[in-house]
Amino acid sequence: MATIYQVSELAGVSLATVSRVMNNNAKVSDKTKQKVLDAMAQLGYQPNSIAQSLASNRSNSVGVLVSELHGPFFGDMMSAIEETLRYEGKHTIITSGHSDEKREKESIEFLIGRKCDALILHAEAVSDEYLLELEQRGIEFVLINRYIESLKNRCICLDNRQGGYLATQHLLNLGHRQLVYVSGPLWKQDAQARLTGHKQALNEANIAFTQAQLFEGDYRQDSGCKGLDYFLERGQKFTAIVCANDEMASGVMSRARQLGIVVPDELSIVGFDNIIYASYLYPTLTTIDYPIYDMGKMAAYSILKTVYNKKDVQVTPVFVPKLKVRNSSIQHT
Amino acid sequence: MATIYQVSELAGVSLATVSRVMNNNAKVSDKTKQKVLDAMAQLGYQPNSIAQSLASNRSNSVGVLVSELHGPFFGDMMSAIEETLRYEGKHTIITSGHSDEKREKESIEFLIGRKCDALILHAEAVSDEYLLELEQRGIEFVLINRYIESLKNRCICLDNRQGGYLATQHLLNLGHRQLVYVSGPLWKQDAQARLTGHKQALNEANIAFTQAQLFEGDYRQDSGCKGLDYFLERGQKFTAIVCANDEMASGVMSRARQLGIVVPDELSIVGFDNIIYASYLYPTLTTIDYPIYDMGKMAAYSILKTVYNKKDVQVTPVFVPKLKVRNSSIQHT
DNA sequence: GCTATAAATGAAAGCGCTTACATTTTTACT
DNA sequence: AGTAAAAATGTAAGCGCTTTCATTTATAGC
Repeated sequence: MATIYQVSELAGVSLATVSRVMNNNAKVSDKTKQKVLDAMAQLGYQPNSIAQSLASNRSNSVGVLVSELHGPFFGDMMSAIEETLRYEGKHTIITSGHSDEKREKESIEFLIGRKCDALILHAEAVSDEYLLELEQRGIEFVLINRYIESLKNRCICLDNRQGGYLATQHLLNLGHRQLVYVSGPLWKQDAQARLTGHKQALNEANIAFTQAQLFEGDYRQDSGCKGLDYFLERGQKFTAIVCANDEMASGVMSRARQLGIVVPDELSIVGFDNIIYASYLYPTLTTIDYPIYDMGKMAAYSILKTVYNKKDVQVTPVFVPKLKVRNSSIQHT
Repeated sequence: MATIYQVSELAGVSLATVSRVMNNNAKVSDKTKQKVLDAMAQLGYQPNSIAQSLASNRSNSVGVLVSELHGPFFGDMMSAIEETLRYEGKHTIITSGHSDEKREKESIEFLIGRKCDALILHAEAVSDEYLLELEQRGIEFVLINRYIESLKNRCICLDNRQGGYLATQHLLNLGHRQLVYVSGPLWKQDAQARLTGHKQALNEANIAFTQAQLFEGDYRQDSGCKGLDYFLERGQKFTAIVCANDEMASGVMSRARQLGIVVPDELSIVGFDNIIYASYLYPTLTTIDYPIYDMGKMAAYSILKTVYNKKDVQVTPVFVPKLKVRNSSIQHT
């Protein structure tokens, strides 16, 4: 692999000049520039970005932490970020934390060690203190789907509470009075907030919420199935079921079908996230739109603005959840 | 951020010794080792992996190229690879090529520039010659879902032709005689192979295949919808439809429902890939199992074996597609 | 206790770049 | 043409680590 040294030799200039034309951050006469470019082309020169990073303490790459590398939610988030950054010539390094504190930390430290210029974190398990410490250390980062008051200018958030509220309100408006709720893992901030919204809507309608109406799932399809079974086994009466995400909702739907329960006639279902599959399910799923793609984009923009000094971008950190009514929920008769 | 120099100073030893205990690749007396470890802990030392890479020409990271960062197929592939490698202390850097030659090349060169120890490529658009050239350059890599004869020991493949054959054979066995086919983009090797398998099965059953029975989609849901419309508009008669992947199959299914066509009673559908959603669709989708998760794992194992000298792994590069019969296909009466 | 050998440690030269500073060349003006 | 300032280029010192080779220290055998 050709190095900058060989280029400089072939072009008959110094290392510094070659470096200058590469980064084009200083004036080089057109003539020498051409000589250098020719030499590069001739040698098939590719700068060694590791060496560049070490020398410049800059990597032109931003690190991303997601919980999982699969699934529609994170898929869209990663796509949005990568597209936006690549368009500006920045690279994306992705790691996963599996919602586990140790692994999230490891991943973050790895990204820092890789000299990422900034991080975009979907950090669920790591403590607020750790994130504050990151700020102390001077690490540039942005948080997706996590709100910390003292870090609020770094948070790209959706109002999950409001989303939970909307979902439940929708069912109440349809006349449902007996609801059950399949939540996400309650140690997660978003799962808590969504549940809080649910309770709030119930409360405003003067409907009591008891522990018996709650099943704590894990955001995966299978726990939707389990949740439905759980309520059924216990003889819980309900005409509608609110799920804290679409994947669990699709699990509920699929299990209901196995059991001969007709959706939405006998059971209304509402999800959360509006993942791509929500509109391909049968019946199509009523859900809360989580604009994760746009939020990913926004996170990237925010980095471009603060770290890479791109001026002409507008950063709006607050996103509003919207109800998306489809066919899985109908009037209770 | 503490550097190795400060550690060596605090521990009262040389740089070399600190490096030795970090990599523990040379004997260091227990006493000094402890001094160094203490110093590291005290300073919260984290090695700068950029510097490590530059010095050692090794990065302990492997680069992955996928077509898209979203979607169930690539999600599973990335997860499998990352999990396997992380378990061995290796890191994963992921890039996407969007099935575009220029972007695939860019991504590959980026990964090489980042001094990845090896690459795992789902390269669709790049030429065979380019891949051969990579080998010439001494780049370590493995190909997923692409077969090149002279690189066969680097290919982790599924027999797509055989998969296409099985899908169609299944429908023929069910008595269907009028089939149509929604293919993937035909410039892609896998789309071609699947179609070839389809034709072969038809041929063995003495059924002619005409251009009118083919719609070229793009592997996305929406082109399933478009495909169904296409055949319908043209007045094509068919009792079953073979789709080159599950996403298009789910598009067909969803469009059929909109049009009041009952699946499977009036139309049998078979997909390909067996993505997670296939079993959550209604009706559940008959498909060909593509063990992408296992193939991802295998790709990672192969790298562990050849590049990181992990001995106790068995690499089986050939995977066999299997028919997964569910409810979207039934006997033709 | 003394030497021969092995084990542990240190010194220093890179890895391929960037960049502050020094030097040379060009340009503009009198 | 001669000078001062500006522009272009070169020199060389790092960035934080690994690794070869040299040196020192410990171990064992007599």
